[in-house]
Amino acid sequence: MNDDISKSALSLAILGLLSLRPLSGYDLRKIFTTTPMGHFSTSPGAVYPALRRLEGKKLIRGKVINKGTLRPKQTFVITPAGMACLKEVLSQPVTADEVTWRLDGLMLRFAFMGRILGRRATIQFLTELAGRIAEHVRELKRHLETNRKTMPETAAFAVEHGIISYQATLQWARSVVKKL
Amino acid sequence: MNDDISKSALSLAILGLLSLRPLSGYDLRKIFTTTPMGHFSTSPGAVYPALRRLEGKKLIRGKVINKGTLRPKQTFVITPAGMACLKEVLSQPVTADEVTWRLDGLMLRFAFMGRILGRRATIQFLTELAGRIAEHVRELKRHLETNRKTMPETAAFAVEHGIISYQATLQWARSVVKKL
DNA sequence: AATTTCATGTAACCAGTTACATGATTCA
DNA sequence: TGAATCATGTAACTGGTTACATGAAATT
Repeated sequence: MNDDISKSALSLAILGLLSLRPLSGYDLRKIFTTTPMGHFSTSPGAVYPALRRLEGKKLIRGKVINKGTLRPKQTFVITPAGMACLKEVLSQPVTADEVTWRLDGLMLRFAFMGRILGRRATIQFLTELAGRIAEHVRELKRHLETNRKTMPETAAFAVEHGIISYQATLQWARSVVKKL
Repeated sequence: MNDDISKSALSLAILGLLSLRPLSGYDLRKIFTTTPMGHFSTSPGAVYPALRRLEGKKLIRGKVINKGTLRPKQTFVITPAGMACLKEVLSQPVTADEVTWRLDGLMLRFAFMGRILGRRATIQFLTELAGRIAEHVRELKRHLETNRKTMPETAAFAVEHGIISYQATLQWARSVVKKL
């Protein structure tokens, strides 16, 4: 049921935004182009088909407002099924895999989490995330130690960047837990 | 000439790795699965076609070693044209766009840079990068200030994550410049 | 009147994912 | 002998990119 959404960041972003308020395809594209809330496709060739897919799965519903007037506008609202699906996706545990390859996807989930899952679950998510990151940092350090000599200097620096970057995220996660 | 490579992180990763030493498709996949040096496709359905494409453009050349034996193995070596192409891609300036949406691509370029462009160009790259990041951080802060009230609390925290994460990268870039 | 912005789309293309297929070799 | 690993691939599908198209409304 949530297959597509958990795979495509774009679908999740759209569903998440629609959970806040109804929006048109144009509105969504504008958000993706003008806010940091997107790595997400700004192109109509991605957004409109994504809306169609979500609509096809009954996770969102299109509503033509100003019908009959010269400028009708199609806005989309999230359906109860869509809300349930979103909830389910946001509730997935944090996997080591996601920490390694799709941290931005985790951040996207986090961004929509507060309103939908509540404080407890959000804290739980961050705690899980922190644990996974700490693990990942250890792995990166181990990798660097054992391979430093065999790799180009700049490659080693790039790995170091990974380490400090994850450490910053770890600190962030802990500080947000405290604030919540 | 460098169109495809500058677009596809996978192609760049492959070309970069082959600039260090000859490798087979299997070797490449192993690197992508076992080292942090990949967000990059581990699937044969991506790696082998990518090798074909690079070969088609004469940027790499396949060499069958152990020919005639029961287990021939195909390794790929980078061609002079491939080396030139790689050099060109690595020499591209750092754009604001890349800092915003494709930081990992920039790190990939950096990882291969030392050996190929030399110390001066690498420092130049990092300096440029630092400037762009500082700019981007300012933008994020501005965005957060003006929109904090209209966005969910966790979304604001997510933006804060972006800020601290870029700041960490900025510090990293500066520290690496000093080390070089 | 001309330009920009609002608003929605399509079509061709391309790259990556998933899943499947094949067969040799090495190791337990 | 059977399992794991080495090694290379293909085919179907999917989703995103680029580029193009259309036309109304608002702005200058």
